Amino acid sequence: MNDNLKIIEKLRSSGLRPTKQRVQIAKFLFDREKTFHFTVEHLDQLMNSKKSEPKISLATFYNTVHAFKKAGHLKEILTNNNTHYFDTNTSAHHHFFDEKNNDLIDINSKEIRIKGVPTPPSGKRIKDIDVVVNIENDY
Amino acid sequence: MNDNLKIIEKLRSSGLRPTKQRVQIAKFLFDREKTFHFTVEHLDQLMNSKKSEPKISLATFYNTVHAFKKAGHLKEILTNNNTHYFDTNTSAHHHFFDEKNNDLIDINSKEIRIKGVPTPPSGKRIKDIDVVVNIENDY
DNA sequence: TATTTAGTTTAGAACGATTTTAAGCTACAT
DNA sequence: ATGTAGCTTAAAATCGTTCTAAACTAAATA
Repeated sequence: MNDNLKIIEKLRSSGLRPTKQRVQIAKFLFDREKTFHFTVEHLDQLMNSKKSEPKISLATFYNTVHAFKKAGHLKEILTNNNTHYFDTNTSAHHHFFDEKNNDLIDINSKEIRIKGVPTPPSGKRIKDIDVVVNIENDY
Repeated sequence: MNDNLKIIEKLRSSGLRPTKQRVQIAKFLFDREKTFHFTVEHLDQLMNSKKSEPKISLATFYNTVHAFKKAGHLKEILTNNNTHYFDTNTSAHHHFFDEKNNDLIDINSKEIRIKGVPTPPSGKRIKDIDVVVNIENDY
């Protein structure tokens, strides 16, 4: 239960009260080796399947995931299957997306370089760049 | 009314019956100089505001836009404001997206080059690559 | 040209994902 | 300890989109 201290600090330092639900969700999301891709509904199913603990409501998953995203702890990825994925890897990086299997795969940012982006319209500047490499079955 | 022949041929050659509604929508979408970015709801509002003609139902706009997309006459673009845009420019190209104004701007494909895309997982190949350059106000 | 039929359009119902509501709860500053 | 702003919740509401099934129409066939 001492792992909680780090997570509580992480939450507090991003202006989020470390409530029981947020701590549980943060532990579930961030206490892992590999980066994790998920949808809100997926997260709800995963966390609420262990029926031991009292369930966290779906609305709380929505609230929390968005709060974590706003705080910079999650990155949102849009793919052309109309699903909103979240990614625990918040560093600048891009994705393969396999629509057949609804599978998102991180691409290490250093590998991809985007050249020749024109200057944005005046008064505007580039905020970030999203690249999704759609893949399909080779046949 | 002879412009219709080209459009009718375009529809027919993509396996779509040239119904009154499809011809009207196709003329509206494809008879223009510049490429056009729109959402289905936006299209419905634009075309149904001229109350002269009998209205085309929203379901038909959804059906038709998806049929046109499947036939390769429209390209779908996903942006991080949760809106599904369609683009009459179907050639490979990318976009600036200004979330403040919900404004999509084509980037000529030749300008952007993406280097260093890793080989996809085995059995898969790259279908296409979507790049959205998010822009924000410079201050 | 009349008949057939498969594809299309439509209004409205249904749907799924997300957000809102408003009431109760809780972290934490006082 | 108390007050309060922020959080969580179940349920209702909302949004964009799809489905339904009945009426219509393009176009193949007789």
